[in-house]
Amino acid sequence: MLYHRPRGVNDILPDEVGRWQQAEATFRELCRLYRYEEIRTPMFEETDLFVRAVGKDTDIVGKEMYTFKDRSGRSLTLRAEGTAPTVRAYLENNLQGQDRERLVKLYYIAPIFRYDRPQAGRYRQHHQCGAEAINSAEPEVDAEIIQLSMHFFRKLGIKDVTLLLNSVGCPGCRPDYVKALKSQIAPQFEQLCRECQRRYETNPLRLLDCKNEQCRQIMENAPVLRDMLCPDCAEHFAAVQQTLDTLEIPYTLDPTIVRGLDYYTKTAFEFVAPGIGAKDSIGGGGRYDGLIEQCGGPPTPAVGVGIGLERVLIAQQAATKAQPKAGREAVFVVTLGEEAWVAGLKLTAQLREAGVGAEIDYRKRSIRAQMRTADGDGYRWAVIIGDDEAQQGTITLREMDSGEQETIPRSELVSRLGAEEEEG
RNA sequence: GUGGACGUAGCUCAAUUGGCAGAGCACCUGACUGUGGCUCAGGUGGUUGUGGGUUCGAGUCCCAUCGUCCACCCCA
Repeated sequence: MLYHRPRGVNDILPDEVGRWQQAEATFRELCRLYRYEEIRTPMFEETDLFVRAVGKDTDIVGKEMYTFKDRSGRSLTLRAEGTAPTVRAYLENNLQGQDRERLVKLYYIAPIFRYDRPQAGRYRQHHQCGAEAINSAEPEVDAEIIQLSMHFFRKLGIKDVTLLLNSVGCPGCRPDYVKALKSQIAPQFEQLCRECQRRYETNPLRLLDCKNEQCRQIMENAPVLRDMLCPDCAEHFAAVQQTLDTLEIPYTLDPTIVRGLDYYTKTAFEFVAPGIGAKDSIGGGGRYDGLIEQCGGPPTPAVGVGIGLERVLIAQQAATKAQPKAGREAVFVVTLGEEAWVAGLKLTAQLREAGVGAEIDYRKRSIRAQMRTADGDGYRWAVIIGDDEAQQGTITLREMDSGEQETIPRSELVSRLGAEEEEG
């Protein structure tokens, strides 16, 4: 073999593309119901957009971006994340419009690129469907984003999705917490793993979700951010929980959910599902009240979610045992001999024009072989044209499942099948 | 980025101390000369991931490389 696909990227093959289309269609339909509008942003952006939005000291920016220079020397980066491009497009195209108070609701389905060591459910190109609700500080909007996500999982038959919920505070109260956290940990600094010693300086919040056993023991005594929120953040967090209660969406409070992107404020959440493997997170998101201002826009609160399609499909496969076989459809035109072949070609064309899927055996094999194909490839009907039919201007229409067949005038076929497709 | 397991037919897997690359399923053809599914018979299919090395001889041993998977890490 001459060429290989690059490491960590996948071909989505014909026999699995149906599941993708179904998941995408489900997300689109839900976004229509929740009144989110689709936006499509470019596959790459100025590198600085991601650096500023996601944060210099995050893993995504530090070591996972696909960054390159184009021929004019500009630094560009393949979409590393969905929110920053959406926010950029929202600002650049003035999607806010004249009504300064309007809630702008956007969604996207797009590939994401991150250079990481591949594993099952972790790829260098993966796909996310995401939703962003821009220009509302209301806690009920946080809940709507979560509600939309849970609705999506439910529609796909993924049960046992757990919603992990936390609040990471705001620029007002988080520094106080970080200060308290650092002073609490300081005496045991030497006992932290090397990575955590680095985090202590660059991104102390991430100390909370280190998996190292010794670090975890030290962290057990750490103050809980949830308890140190400023009145505004505390009130917001309580209201989010209350709205979730009202909507009967169960959740688990988890102080270790801090998210790996720096722009999050207040609400942070993650969805986990069984059956994915080591990492069972199928989606996550939160509020980012500071990001839009940071990107050069007016102060604008917002909240959003990103859902990993690859992982959703894995979870769906784990949750649903047997996947339903695709129903039979379309027509296979079986011809015998030269005269029949010409008639078959014409009929095939007519069927397609009439909106009925049709295929013909260009190899002109034996009737047996053609019938085997009609059966094996899942055709609903075989249209058989042999010597008799060719001479009489008829065809024999056979329904594969029932085995029932009748010979009818050729001219009746299209209207006959067109009608049956409608009801089928 | 760290540590480990594994790459043989379309799929799932065999192949003794280094000695003729195989089976099941799938696919194709025929039995059935105008009818699919069942049965039977026959058949196609491989540069053993790739490139080197050792050897009379390598799927097997050695080195490199690419890829997949697992545990870290990280994230969706």
